[in-house]
Amino acid sequence: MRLLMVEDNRRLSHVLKLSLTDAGYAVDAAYDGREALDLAAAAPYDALILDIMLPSIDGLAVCRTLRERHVNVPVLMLTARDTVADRVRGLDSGADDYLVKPFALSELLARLRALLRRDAPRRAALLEVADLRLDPANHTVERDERPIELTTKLFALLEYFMRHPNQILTREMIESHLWSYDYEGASNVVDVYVRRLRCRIDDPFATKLLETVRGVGYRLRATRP
Amino acid sequence: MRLLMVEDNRRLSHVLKLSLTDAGYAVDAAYDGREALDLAAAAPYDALILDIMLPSIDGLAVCRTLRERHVNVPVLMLTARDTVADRVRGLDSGADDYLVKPFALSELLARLRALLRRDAPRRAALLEVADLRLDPANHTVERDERPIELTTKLFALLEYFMRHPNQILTREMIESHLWSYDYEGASNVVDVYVRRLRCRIDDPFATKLLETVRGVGYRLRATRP
DNA sequence: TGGCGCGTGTCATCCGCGTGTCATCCGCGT
DNA sequence: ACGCGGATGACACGCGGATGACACGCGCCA
Repeated sequence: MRLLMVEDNRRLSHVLKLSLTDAGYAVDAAYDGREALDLAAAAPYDALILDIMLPSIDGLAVCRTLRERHVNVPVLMLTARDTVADRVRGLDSGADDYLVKPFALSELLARLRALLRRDAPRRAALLEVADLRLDPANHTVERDERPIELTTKLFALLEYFMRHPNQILTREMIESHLWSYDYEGASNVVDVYVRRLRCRIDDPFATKLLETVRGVGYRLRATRP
Repeated sequence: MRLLMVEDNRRLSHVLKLSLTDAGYAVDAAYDGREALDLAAAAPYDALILDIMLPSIDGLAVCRTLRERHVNVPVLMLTARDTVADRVRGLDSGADDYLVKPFALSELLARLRALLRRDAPRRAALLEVADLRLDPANHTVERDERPIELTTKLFALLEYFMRHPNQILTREMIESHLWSYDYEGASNVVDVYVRRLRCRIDDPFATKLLETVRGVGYRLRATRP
């Protein structure tokens, strides 16, 4: 789940980002309204956390502008003020929920979950290849109904494979997709990670999905020949 | 090779165009996202060089839109920013590579070459001869709907035959095409590999496609005479 | 602050398959 | 029937990939 958090207080922003990341979200931080608009336009976020008091363009305006552009990502407003009028303005501007500072982190998380849950059916992001299922949102993987634990890197690797089933991915492609760009000389990181991935998704099962194409790369098979 | 370069900075655009033209590419320049989409839709380019920051529609959106329309021309993104999030966004939007400004021209050219090289097989058409099908991209071969496993060399050999159906290929031609060294004394590598290829694509089937032209070479028949 | 565990990446080693050579067999053409 | 070109099966070597161990860095907890 990708979140855009717009909060100009750096300390609060930092703390929140840590907590949200910890909760499994991919969090981008923006610090003023203009930045927020640019980011929100550029990338598809699953939700926005939007402070009202912001430099350049305030949160209400950001929200209105997004709605005018038919960007209907769920928006959770944060504000220090709490009068009826404030709430009305917030929600009228197009926000979906509204949270008053200071708030408990747990409440923020809960409201966020609610917001995302409501939005869930809109998005069909579950990846399925053969009897493998990967949910990028919940960061879960299972094969044949059995859950599989994966580290961040392994998860990313599997996701890459599952987004290109039956396609050969060369080491170079994988490396440039998951690792930094300036790969130099020979390293067998990819081999090692493929191996580790196999340990999790293939070794315990009869049919192997991840196959080696000697001299070329690797491939995730959707169907057995 | 036809390139579409989308960059709103006129000076940079001009310089780049000169250099790329100099490097042997046919370059069209666009200066904003809308123009880019229109041009990309109208003409088949071999690659796009796409700045992220653009007027009207930004590069990420351009890229996404193209992908949604199943235009899978290779895209090289240019950007002034460089965080992991930027990269992820760039690549998630469907870009194939990502270059951070300022960059060395030589690196741009190198990445471009890599992109075009990598993409070469992807866009190559599926080869079909008789009931044989060979997909250079996925490194797969099937005959009569039945998949066939081939090693690298055998694959290359079959591809060579399929690119020249009904044509006699002499041993010298095959040898100089698949083995770099020039035909020296006697070696029957070619014979051996043709044999191995037959094991896979002819032996299990009734009609034989790979035939020997005694004293001359071999030929892959598309149709029975 | 130091120890601990996990995730990540490197390295050295091991193993099997693909590759190319050779010896031999086969069969077509003369 | 003979000879040559090609077919075929066996074999050894080396590369590409698999594998296990290890070293580093970071967060966590005492």
